[in-house]
Amino acid sequence: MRILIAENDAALGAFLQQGFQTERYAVDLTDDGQRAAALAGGNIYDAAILDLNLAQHGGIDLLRSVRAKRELLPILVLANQTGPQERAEMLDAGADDLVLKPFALSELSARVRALLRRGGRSAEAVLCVEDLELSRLERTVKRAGRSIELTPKEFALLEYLMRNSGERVTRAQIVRHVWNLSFDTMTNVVDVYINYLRKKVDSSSEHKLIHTVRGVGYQLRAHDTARPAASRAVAAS
Amino acid sequence: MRILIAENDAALGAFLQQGFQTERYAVDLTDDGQRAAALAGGNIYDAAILDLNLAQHGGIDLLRSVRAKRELLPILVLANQTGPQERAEMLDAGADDLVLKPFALSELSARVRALLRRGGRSAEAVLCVEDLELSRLERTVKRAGRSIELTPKEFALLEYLMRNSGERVTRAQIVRHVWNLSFDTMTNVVDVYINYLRKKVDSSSEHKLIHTVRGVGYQLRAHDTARPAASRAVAAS
DNA sequence: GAGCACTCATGAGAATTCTTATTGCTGAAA
DNA sequence: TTTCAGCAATAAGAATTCTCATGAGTGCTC
Repeated sequence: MRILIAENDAALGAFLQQGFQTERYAVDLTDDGQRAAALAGGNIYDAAILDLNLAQHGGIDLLRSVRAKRELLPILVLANQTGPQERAEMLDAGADDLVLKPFALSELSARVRALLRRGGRSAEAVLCVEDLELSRLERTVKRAGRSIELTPKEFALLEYLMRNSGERVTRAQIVRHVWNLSFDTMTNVVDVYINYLRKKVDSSSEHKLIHTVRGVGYQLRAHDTARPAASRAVAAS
Repeated sequence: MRILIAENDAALGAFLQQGFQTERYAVDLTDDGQRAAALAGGNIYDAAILDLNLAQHGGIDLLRSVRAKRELLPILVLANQTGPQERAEMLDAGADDLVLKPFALSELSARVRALLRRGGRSAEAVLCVEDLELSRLERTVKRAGRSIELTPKEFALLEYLMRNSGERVTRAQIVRHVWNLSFDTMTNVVDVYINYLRKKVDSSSEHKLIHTVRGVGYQLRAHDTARPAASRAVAAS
């Protein structure tokens, strides 16, 4: 796997290069937008990480010109804190994912893996289940149009549930993906966070989306499609 | 790079295998101690990760028999929360590093990398600078024999400073290694944590170990060996 | 149906991390 | 020497995460 990194800050660039090399990627690093676009055209990369804040030929133009050369190349953009319309602009210009600074290397690397796995255009930037909407890029959540404030952990948990909506997920799976832990925590952290989410996401609405699957774990599901299960279903308050 | 993983819990085993495979390691997985020892003897591994809690031939005997076959193989042990004497026993039996459950995959992977880099016996299990002592395995810190309680972040920061004692480290370096962030946080978290550490580590002692390097960052150094620098040095209270 | 064991929900609070604002110090220029 | 700007130290408090204990619900057995 060969990836292209365009990064202006030399220290950060070296940091990224080293980080990805330890994960056994071949990494090419440049701090020049022209060169980045030229390299990308060479057709040898499996993905590109572009910091749009370059001295030479940076910004959204860089993104556009790289995208123009390789229609299907997975592109991940690094950006500073930006407004919603800027983010939208980047997606329009062809970014597949967006990571805001400051970021953890492990997160960036996970995002790159995800991009490589599904190869290109994400289409998963916004997750929807019924009237619940989660935008990973803008880091916002809305229920029936009303926006909801979530803490980082809550957000990660909801994202995981939505990404697996309709599926039952065990506490162990949740701990692994959301907490990045290898093991069941002897405590009930997961339950507690589910409780937090329910208060913020489900309490205001008739349709409960977060369901408990007794003896197994939890499930986020629209209406009562899958598994009507027992008789009481939605009924009862 | 080929690593051997001995793990009883099938789900955890698969999780580890997948995790390390995404980092491009060749991974062999077994849940049988006999087999693990036999495989290790085969001389093809660069490192081993052993969960001592196996059904077949597990425990400290497994560790001993793997170590007997390969004197220099880097071995990392996974264990449940244990008492200090058990940990010491594991080190005696030949473990190079010890990771307690539950752990983050990223941490385990970082530890494996570190082991591979320095190839085998750690010797870095305990860090010492003057009368300050930090034991990574027991996760304890002592100053002049008196033990000090640190939070996880404080511990990680002190470990980083001690590992680079005598060197000046910038805030950016600290943020990268201790926070695993790619970027300067616009805030002064580092300063704040240095302050916490000073209170816990330096306040009770005459010899200050944590020094500020103005315009650069910080430095942990014994007495006043390196860089006597300005005239006021230690003087003044 | 009553009792029981088990699982999950919830409340409360502690520990930790992080942010912000203010104060203090240092070194350089006037 | 005085003044000033920039950097660092500190205090205070807010936000988040996590733990623990208790209470409620569920399904099983008798």
